Amino acid sequence: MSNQELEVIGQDAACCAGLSAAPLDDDQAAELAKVFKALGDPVRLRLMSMIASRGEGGEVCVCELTPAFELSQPTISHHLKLLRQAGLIDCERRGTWVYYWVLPGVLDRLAAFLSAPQSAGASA
Amino acid sequence: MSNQELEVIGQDAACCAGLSAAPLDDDQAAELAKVFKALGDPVRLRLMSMIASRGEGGEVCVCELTPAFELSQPTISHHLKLLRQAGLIDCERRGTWVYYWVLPGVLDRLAAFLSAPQSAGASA
DNA sequence: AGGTTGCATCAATGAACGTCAATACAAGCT
DNA sequence: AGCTTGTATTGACGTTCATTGATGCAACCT
Repeated sequence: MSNQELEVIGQDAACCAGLSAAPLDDDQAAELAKVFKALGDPVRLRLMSMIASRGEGGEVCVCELTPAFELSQPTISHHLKLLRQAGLIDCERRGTWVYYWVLPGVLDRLAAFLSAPQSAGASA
Repeated sequence: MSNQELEVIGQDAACCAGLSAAPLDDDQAAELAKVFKALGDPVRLRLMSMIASRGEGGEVCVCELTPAFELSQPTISHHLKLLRQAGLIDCERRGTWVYYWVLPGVLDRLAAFLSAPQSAGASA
């Protein structure tokens, strides 16, 4: 259940020095844009927020997410899939229910990418 | 030239405590989503990066941006407009040329929103 | 005034997106 | 085996979006 994710904001490869450090090249921009696009929908942002509010290691059952929206269950499932494909969250089925959590570090890495120029020497 | 911008990540109102602090309500999510959606396109991300690379107070002429893409001039103009409407950048005409810059603090506020739970008392 | 350059707006088109009803799949229960 | 509940996938539909050529506007230069 944790396949087909992006590696842009990946653990190892820091992807790039930061938005303000130097102009992004085509590939970097394309990969990063997928992540921001995933966050560029009100429903997905709320889903992310609901999941992230559980903190590190926290999980949320889909059965808790769906009733928070006035949308059909397939629609919520679709948005969760997009967030997962963007490498922001992951999920696991336990019995009848499926639980989602925020991949550790993604939000921090995204934040770091946006803020300071973060010049060279980041791997140490 | 600085009208019709969003105030989500506004200077004063911190909008909300952060993505992970508490579940976003409908309005917060809708406003924030516009900003992320603006960044959710490869061309716009590169544009932002090119402009932000100039640093605080830095500017870029459109005539420097357009030739960096294999896109028509109206397309670039359109993307710049979207970034401006998202409250990320602003512009000014000086003579024949138009210069764009990143609105001060926006990226840092966006980053702060993404990362730590940032509980209350942020204005100091 | 006329011509030229830089940038924005308009109108049209094809692609991508959000949504849903219907359906399929997985797991527990009887 | 059947039924029921929770979740994902499929197919279709209307809307939004990215892109372009044509056009308009602003400023500089003879």
